[in-house]
Amino acid sequence: MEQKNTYEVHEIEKKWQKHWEKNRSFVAKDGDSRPRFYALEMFPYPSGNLHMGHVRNYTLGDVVARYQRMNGKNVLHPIGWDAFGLPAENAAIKNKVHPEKWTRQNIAVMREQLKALGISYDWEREFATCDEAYYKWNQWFFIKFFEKGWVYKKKASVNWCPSCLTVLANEQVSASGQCWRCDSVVQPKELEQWFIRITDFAEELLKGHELLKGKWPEEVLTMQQYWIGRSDGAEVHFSIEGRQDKLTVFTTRPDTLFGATFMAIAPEHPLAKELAAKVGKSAELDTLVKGQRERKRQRQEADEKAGFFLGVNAINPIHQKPVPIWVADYVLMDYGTGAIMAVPAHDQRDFEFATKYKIPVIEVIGDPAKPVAKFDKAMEADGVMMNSGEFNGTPSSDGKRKVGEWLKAKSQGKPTVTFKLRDWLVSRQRYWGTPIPMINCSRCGLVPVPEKELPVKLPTDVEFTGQGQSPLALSASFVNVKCPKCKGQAKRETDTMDTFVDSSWYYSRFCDSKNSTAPFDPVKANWLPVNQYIGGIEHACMHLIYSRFWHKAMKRLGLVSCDEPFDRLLAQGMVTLGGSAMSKSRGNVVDPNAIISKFGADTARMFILFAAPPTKQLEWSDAGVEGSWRFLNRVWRLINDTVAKSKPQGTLSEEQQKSLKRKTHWAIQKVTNDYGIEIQINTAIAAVMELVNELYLYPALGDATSKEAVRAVVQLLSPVAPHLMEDLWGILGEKGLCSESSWPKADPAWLVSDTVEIVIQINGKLRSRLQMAPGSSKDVLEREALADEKVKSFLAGKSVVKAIVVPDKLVNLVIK
RNA sequence: GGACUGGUGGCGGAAUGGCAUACGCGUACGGCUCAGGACCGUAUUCCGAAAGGAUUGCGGGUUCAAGUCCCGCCCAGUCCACCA
Repeated sequence: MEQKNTYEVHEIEKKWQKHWEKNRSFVAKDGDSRPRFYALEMFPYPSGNLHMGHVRNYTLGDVVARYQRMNGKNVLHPIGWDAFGLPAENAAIKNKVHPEKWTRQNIAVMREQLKALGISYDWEREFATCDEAYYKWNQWFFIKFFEKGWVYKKKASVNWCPSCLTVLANEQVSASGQCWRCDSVVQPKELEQWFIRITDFAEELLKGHELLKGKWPEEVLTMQQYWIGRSDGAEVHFSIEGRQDKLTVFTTRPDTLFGATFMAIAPEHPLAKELAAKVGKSAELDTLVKGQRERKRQRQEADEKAGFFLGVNAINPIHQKPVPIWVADYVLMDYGTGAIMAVPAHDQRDFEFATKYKIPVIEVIGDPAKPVAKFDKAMEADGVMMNSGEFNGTPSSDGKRKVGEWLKAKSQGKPTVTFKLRDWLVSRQRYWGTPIPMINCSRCGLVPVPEKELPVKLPTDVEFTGQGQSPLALSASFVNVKCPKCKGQAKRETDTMDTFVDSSWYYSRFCDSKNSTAPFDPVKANWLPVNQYIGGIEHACMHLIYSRFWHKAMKRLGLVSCDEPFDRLLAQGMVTLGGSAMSKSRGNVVDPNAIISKFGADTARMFILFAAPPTKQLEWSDAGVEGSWRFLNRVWRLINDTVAKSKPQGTLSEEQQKSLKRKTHWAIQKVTNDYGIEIQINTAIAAVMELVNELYLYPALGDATSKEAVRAVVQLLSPVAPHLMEDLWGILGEKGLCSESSWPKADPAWLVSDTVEIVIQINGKLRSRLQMAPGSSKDVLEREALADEKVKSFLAGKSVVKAIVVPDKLVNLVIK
């Protein structure tokens, strides 16, 4: 009979998956005395199928979870579904399937795929954000935020398709500004929208970075810092000739106030509209507004700046001289005050505008002894104030502060701080999301739905035509309600919430996912913060800022006690094929199912962990997958051979035993560090490979040293290839589950060796090596080095100028 | 235009300022085989017969010693993009 040389992968994987489930091996236990560990991966959008990016994400998280479990931690490793969103609604319009049906079907498929991968989830805590039991709490939070004044309503611009008569999400507008369905040119339209006052938390979000330094990738913190965009400067009030109101600007350079030669206001500024009408240039203004929006939407490179004089002067408070007010298309309405004082000498954008329209340039920062004759570009660096009256001679850095103080003293402005972060627009004119739990009453205004009436459920009598405003508005039974305050006829809010709301607090729901009286029990939330969070870098700004904000809001509400939701963050790299991200449109997708059915989950997991460091881009390679498959079989044969030779077949020499022992403990040490501290799974696997290679060198397996080594191999690989290792654990005759066994400990005695190799360098170049006892003194090392034959030959006719000796490492002889 | 990350053999990648190229893929050779694209082993950065020399995108610098630190440049990827 032919001996099999590959293992029965599918049989083994199924067997252990069933066993773990029956045994409830991965269920997190509340009220357990062991130290807690919360491992979390960003939950998936149920798009239909798992892709390789998911496999990488969830496998990485699983190694962390399984490793911590074997280290005696009570591990929470949950999974759920980020289930609301546009694709479900698009599918509904195209295929006449209800979004919920489409979503639930996808979840069912993907759940099975995750189970087939053997990810050690606590499935008992699973939920989808489209569950009424979950989105009820989105609504509850919304109302709490409303009561706190963190939620408000104001007009904002949306994408409007004039042919479909519907609001479009940004993703539904093509790069050239056309509707995804009818190709009509999309127009901006002003609608009442809901906002969350995240800007109130800007300072706190920035401050939180202190806690995250060293635990989050520097890259992500930098991106967030830029996104939040704190600028220190001053507000300056300019009076306007012939008017009572003032024009307030924000500047980071109050020290240049004397050099403001014109005011520039945003085309969308209310004053621009009024003044443009007076000078008969409303049409020109409209062109500026449209051009600006167009560029913003298409992320176009800024071309030549444009604008015009609005016919009125402002008065510079610092010297009372008139300054013309212009409208300019490079000024943004939604940053600062929507108006600037333009200082062409010291700001490049102002300079370009001034040059084009022949506006004077006055140098106010520089060297008074050597004034610039003619500017060919703005001088933006700091310097000394000049042409600035009483402030002449003041360095800019002091000037910024002093002018701010002067303005404050004269009530003409004050030092102030501005952020780039905007309030979060959370309303969507969509069906498949959480209904906003508010009621519009003509007498009482905006009234929250009473808590006992939550959740406001999504209506089911809605047709998905893709037309009209919000699909919810099509349900009469949904819209028409009684006002909770005055009991009069009122109308329900028909917008739904941005799906980023769902993902902003889901991690805390996992602490208590079945709670029906609160989003979660604050006591059970002692799992927080998430110890290790893992996900794609693409969420560096949006999701990771929103959830940090939400967490801080929950803290203010007394629901959580820690400051940050995620203690350590790992931003995993993309999975690519042919150098670019896998995508259907590129046709370079590798289906995880195909890999699993050919080689099994363990091979798929191992390859994806081994092929690249977790944070780097991973290039898919079929040959590499086979390499992982071969390695696992190599381990399988090794263990079977060891067991077959349960009676020692000869013995290892003392040297071999020592060497194997050292390799074993070195590998334990290396893997422990790589799983638990660095999360460098690729090098951990390489270390186990080295140990396996050494085991293959020795013919006589079955002795105690070999058994210890083999046992370590199985445990060290268990987080990576859990199914096979579980099976081999049994074959080794071990009791219980490998996934529940105690992580092996490296014995420090075996981490040092009898001799160390000392590298001998001459002028920094490697010339020889010595075997020495560890801890040999510098003198001994130097003497031995000089006595070395090879060294002598290099020394002939030269003299040693200097000798650098690094104990247990090297001797470097500098010769002349 | 700006910010960030990276650039190491034929390929994926290793390397607390101290032996560059661990581990894997591929390739070659040998063993085992009826056979093998299975398995076991050996070799494998480049030049050179060897001694030896060169080598971590390019150019400089610091250091006894640089892939690693500093300065300038080139290239690739990601994100942001008129933020006063």
